[in-house]
Amino acid sequence: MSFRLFTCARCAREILDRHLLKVHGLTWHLKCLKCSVCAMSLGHHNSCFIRNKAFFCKKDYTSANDWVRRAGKDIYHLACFACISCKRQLSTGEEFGLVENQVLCRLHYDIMLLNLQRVSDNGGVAHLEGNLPMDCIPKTAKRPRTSFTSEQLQVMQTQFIRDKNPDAQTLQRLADVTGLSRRVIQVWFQNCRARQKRNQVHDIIPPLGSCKSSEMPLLSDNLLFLASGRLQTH
Amino acid sequence: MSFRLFTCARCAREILDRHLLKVHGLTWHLKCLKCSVCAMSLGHHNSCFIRNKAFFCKKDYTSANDWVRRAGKDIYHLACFACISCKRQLSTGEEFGLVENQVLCRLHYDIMLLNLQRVSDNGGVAHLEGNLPMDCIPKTAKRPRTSFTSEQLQVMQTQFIRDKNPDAQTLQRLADVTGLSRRVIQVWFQNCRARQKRNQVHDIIPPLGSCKSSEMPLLSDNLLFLASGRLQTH
DNA sequence: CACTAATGAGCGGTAAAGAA
DNA sequence: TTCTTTACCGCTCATTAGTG
Repeated sequence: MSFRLFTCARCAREILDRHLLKVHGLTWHLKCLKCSVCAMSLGHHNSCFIRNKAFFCKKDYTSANDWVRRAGKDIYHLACFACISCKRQLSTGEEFGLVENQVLCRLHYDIMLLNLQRVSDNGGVAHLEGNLPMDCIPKTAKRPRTSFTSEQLQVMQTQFIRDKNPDAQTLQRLADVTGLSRRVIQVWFQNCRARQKRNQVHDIIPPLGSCKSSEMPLLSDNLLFLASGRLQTH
Repeated sequence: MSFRLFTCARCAREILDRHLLKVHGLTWHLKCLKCSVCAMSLGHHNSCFIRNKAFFCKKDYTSANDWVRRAGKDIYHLACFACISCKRQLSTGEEFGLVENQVLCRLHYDIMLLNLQRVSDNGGVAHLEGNLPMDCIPKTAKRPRTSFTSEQLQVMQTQFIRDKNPDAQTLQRLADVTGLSRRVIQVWFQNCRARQKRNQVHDIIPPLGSCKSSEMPLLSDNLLFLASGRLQTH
């Protein structure tokens, strides 16, 4: 006889409900899984929608296009809520900064602060007229390279085994589940296909390191170098 | 299920606010981030200005540019009042030197004087045109070395036992918890891995001096290289 | 001194950009 | 789409330099 103790992802207490609710890889009390907008319980409901790790009832999920975000006293269209530096649209829960009613992602907010610091270190406002913080914001910054969490990788890899070329719909679902943008997901699958193809070649031709000694009687310095994978260049 | 406990940089208590306020690499209660001049809350505000680790509202930041120090007949911005050699901002009451309206801390003022003396001993101004004292000021800024508190070490060591290669997220969490920068945490883990590896090698393979000849008859150079993972090139 | 934080070179892996 | 290239990130190793 085995006891499996399940704890709720929201309240962290043991689940003694008649039914065990499993959503998004986590277990929940029926009444703990709520729409993040209207707070209605989703546990007793037929559908549950996920976007960027937040849960929604159907109504609030579909009306999401009209969503706005509140930041300070101001309200932004969801689409307008993007970093003015790198133009990237920010996700729910993501950190942001506000400078004169302009939205900044965490990264470029920090960069702005650094620049601001540097300016003040170099003698303050003397050279700059008027709008100091704005001048410290890089104008068209590159989008930073995203790094995936292990959970996001898990989701994508699982899908990749099932289907290496997911259609647009599946792509969107993955984006919703992981909280990543559709484009990022798409690029990952492109790169993953390329990676697999590349590695297949290596599977056919065994790498040098795995050769058996009988096949390589001449143990030269070069082999040593290959084995260690590191050459020290003086 | 992971719990992320955030503590406020000002009152050191847990943050249960709806929004987590992150400024300058630290986390704050909304009401704990105040302007250091007028004490108004900045957490509910759109902008927050930083200078020398103090926080200001917009009004007080811009008027803070009026902060000055008087040295001789000249007036300096507070932020400008730093040693041009080591870049360190000088505190109230600290000794300083002035060379062509440039501020020097006591140490680098003395060094400059010494260099000046040496130049004049070696034949004077002949080779140097014009700005003699300035050329005697060392250009290089001193690199600041952080020293960790025992609590910060505690946190990092505890994590190291669990995971020697923490991912980006964990790194950030450690940075948040300790108040250190992400980079500093990363470097500590790199150094700690190297340290462990160094010590392990000594534990397993006794240092050359203590090898007994009977136990190690065939100690070739190649084996040594592979075993230690280190090639000394000269 | 020993110890260790920081720096820099070099490299593997891979997300992103661009061409075809 | 695929293929190529670029750029970035994290790592290791060797070295430098700050601290006690």
